Amino acid sequence: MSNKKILVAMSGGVDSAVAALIVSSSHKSVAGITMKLWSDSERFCDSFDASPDQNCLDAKQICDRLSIPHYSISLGDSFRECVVSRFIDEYIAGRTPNPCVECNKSIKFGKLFDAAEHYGYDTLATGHYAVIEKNPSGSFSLKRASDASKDQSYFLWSIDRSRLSQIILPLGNMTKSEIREIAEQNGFENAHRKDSQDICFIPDGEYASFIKAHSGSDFPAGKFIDTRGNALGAHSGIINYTVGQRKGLGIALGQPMFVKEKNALANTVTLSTDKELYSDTLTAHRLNFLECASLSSPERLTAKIRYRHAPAAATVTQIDADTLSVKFDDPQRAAAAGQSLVLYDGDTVVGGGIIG
RNA sequence: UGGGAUGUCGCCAAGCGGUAAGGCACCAGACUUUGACUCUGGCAUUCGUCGGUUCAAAUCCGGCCAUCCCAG
Repeated sequence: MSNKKILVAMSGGVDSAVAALIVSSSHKSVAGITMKLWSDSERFCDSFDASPDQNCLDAKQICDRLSIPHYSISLGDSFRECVVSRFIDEYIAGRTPNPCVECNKSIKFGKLFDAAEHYGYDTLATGHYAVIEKNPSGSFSLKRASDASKDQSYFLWSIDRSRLSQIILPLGNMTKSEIREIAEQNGFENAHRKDSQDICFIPDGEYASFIKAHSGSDFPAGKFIDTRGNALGAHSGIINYTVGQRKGLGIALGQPMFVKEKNALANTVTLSTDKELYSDTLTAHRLNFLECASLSSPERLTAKIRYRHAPAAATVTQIDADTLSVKFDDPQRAAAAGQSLVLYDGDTVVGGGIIG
């Protein structure tokens, strides 16, 4: 039994519930905490908050079963500012944000972590499928989950390097079916709940409607153009499209067409064939490294440009403190501005940036 | 108003007497802790229209309608 004080971030779902179970079986001082992201204020409270939501209640039930305390924390202001507003602004600018990356950086491993420390917990555990390993040198590395199909290390590249030593990811070497089995054996109500998907703050997946409703902006129709600038038809507003998209264009040109580019200023959407979507170079900004402070010389690494992307071999060069240049061995399809570039050295996450 | 051409699914388009290909688009499902991609399935009892020939017509014949081009 370890004497560390551990706070487990619990969403109410099966993964974080099993994470709490595992941690509580090997550590003496463990508590669960559930974030409330649509609250008006920001505060730390116990589970008997005046208006607990279903996620809180589910997490509380698990904690009771494990005989550990449960807390909730309201982080609505931060969530709106760091995740939701940013998401909206990026789309308005014609980019394609990844809110989960932002949330991990600013909320889960940001504000939540700050609160954990403030209340005397030195370690935060979550139900992410990824591995944090201590190296012989004493440093810590973030690595891919052993179950490649569930690996979530992609979403974690932006967390603060100095905090790796204070994070526990108990599910990194387990499979989803093992998790469900454990949940069932322990009588967890949520053992068979369907995996979450879509953006958590847009449960119906209608992100364009969400942006319209929350930005108060109007997104007028404009032109679809080809790569030479010829008009092809009318689009229904620039936020309805994202780079690489095929479905929903509503325009029949004899062959499948895809969004190659969005120009927010001109309000145009450039369409091209699939072939024209490929490029072997890109640049990234807002860098963060987990294995080093910076890349001193060009490195041979693999890189992912979206969550479901097989890491591709590339030569990566850091141009300045805020800029990374990537040259892939083979052209990659539809790199979208705003998405995360994540660099891997084998199974280890070296760092990443936002594609620009 | 003469002369020519064409009318097959939302778009493009095979078919040329034997009982409606295909592509794009669209819809549904699968996949998925971001946006996408992808995959699977669905999608014209009907061929501008009316009538004729034929065992059988989108395919042949005639009238009408529509569109386009040329001429005036």
